[in-house]
Amino acid sequence: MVGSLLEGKTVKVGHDLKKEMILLKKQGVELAEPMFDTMVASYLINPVRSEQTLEAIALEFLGKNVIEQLSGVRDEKSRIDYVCHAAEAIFELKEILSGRLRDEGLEELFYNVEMPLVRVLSDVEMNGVRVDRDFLNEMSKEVDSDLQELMSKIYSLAGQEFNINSPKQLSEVLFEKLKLPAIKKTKTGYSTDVEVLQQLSAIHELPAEILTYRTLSKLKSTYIDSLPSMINPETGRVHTSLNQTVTATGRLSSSEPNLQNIPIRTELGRRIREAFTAEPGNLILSADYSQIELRVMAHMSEDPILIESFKKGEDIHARTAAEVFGIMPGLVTSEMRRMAKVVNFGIIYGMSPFGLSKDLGISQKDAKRYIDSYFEHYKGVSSFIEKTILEAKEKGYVRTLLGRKRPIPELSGKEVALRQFGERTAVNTPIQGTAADIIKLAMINISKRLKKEDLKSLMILQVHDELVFEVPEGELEIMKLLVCEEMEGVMELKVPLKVDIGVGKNWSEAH
DNA sequence: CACTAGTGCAA
DNA sequence: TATTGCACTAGTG
Repeated sequence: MVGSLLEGKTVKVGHDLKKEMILLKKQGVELAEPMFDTMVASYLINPVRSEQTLEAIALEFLGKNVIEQLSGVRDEKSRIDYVCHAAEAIFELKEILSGRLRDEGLEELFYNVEMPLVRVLSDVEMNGVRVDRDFLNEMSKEVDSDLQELMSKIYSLAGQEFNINSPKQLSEVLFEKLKLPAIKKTKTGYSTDVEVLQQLSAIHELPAEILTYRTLSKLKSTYIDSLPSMINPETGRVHTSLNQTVTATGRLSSSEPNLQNIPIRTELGRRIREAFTAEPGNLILSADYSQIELRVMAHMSEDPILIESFKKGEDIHARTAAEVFGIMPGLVTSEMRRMAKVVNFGIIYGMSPFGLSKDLGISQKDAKRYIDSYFEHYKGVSSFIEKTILEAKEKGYVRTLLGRKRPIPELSGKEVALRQFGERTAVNTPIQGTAADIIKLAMINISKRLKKEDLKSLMILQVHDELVFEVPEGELEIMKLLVCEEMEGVMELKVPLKVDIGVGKNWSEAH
């Protein structure tokens, strides 16, 4: 099966191995232990990506030739054999690596969270998610006719035919032929990104049409047309890879296909989610943590207003608006709430007045006033940020609540921009990473309960603060309770963790 | 086929 | 001059 895929291409060992495993499982074969070991072993190389030294040790021990030889192994069986031998070799590293884990204070995180999670993720990947091929194919036709129409309109506005998908050709049309003002530069020429095109829309018809074209063509090529081709013929489902050792903060990443960036914001985007369906007799259950990063920040900063606000179950963005604008909560308009929401996110990312002003379309001066006002009211957050940066500079790293460690070498550099980047990283990582710790632990606990209570429900996706399940109708009520209980009760913070649950025939309805 | 640049989707 | 990702197309070698 795999052999034919390999001719003249780079082998993706993990991915092709997984196809084998899915097939074997379908056939009722117990998964060969060496295969599972391979996954564990590959994880042992690099349990936490920030631990660069672990990677260095593994590379030194195994040498680069492992990777090189793997890509040279064409035959399916010998490739699996080879990987298994590699796994053995990797296990010899265990002693060195466990010493490192101990020295870095990462043992608990590794053995209680990351290792148990390996099996959970493997299950989620194997379960896969059902995708409605016919539905997407139908949508593809519709979008295609819209695109055709847009295309001829664009050509006539431009006075010529060209490849709209080529930023290079597009910038020739916009900035040379039509002589529109160039607003922003890239490394290689003038930018044609959404921000530029929006501004140009005010003076010419063409840019707005391009924007619509871009949106449609993006959704069509990345999701509508590509997802059906990712459906595994053996299972009729899509099996993503949930990568455990990729991100710097401890989040998972998803690839082949990436199911963590399925659209939701636009109308058409939401329709794409309708293609993620449950088998007849089943339902999709989606459970997401409400404002988990702000709650984590409340916990870590111990800010009294944030804590009180979450304890009372207030609308957190509305409360921020009331604080920042200095008005009674009852007088907060939806526009003010929207701005406060942007401010709240900005705080977590370490946004500057410049960035905030750009995002809200206000002056930098006003943006600075909002930020100052925020820190004036949320003194705990302000001192948390200062303290975190200071400590990161002293130690050279930051940690999440469960001890996950990220070195921040940028902080000791001499370039100002780089150092500032390090400061934002120092603040953001403990927050984003703690949220990741929390949901990982919840996944493990839910998985245990599913097994213990012999439930047929399947965990099928994780999207950073959301877990998605496929649930037999008869298990719906018990699952709602179970998932909520495990996610909210996974650990005790200074503020409650809140989970919102939705149910539907598909992923869109479940939101 | 492998790689980079520009762009844009998600939390 | 906002955090973390993945992947598409065009273009080059």
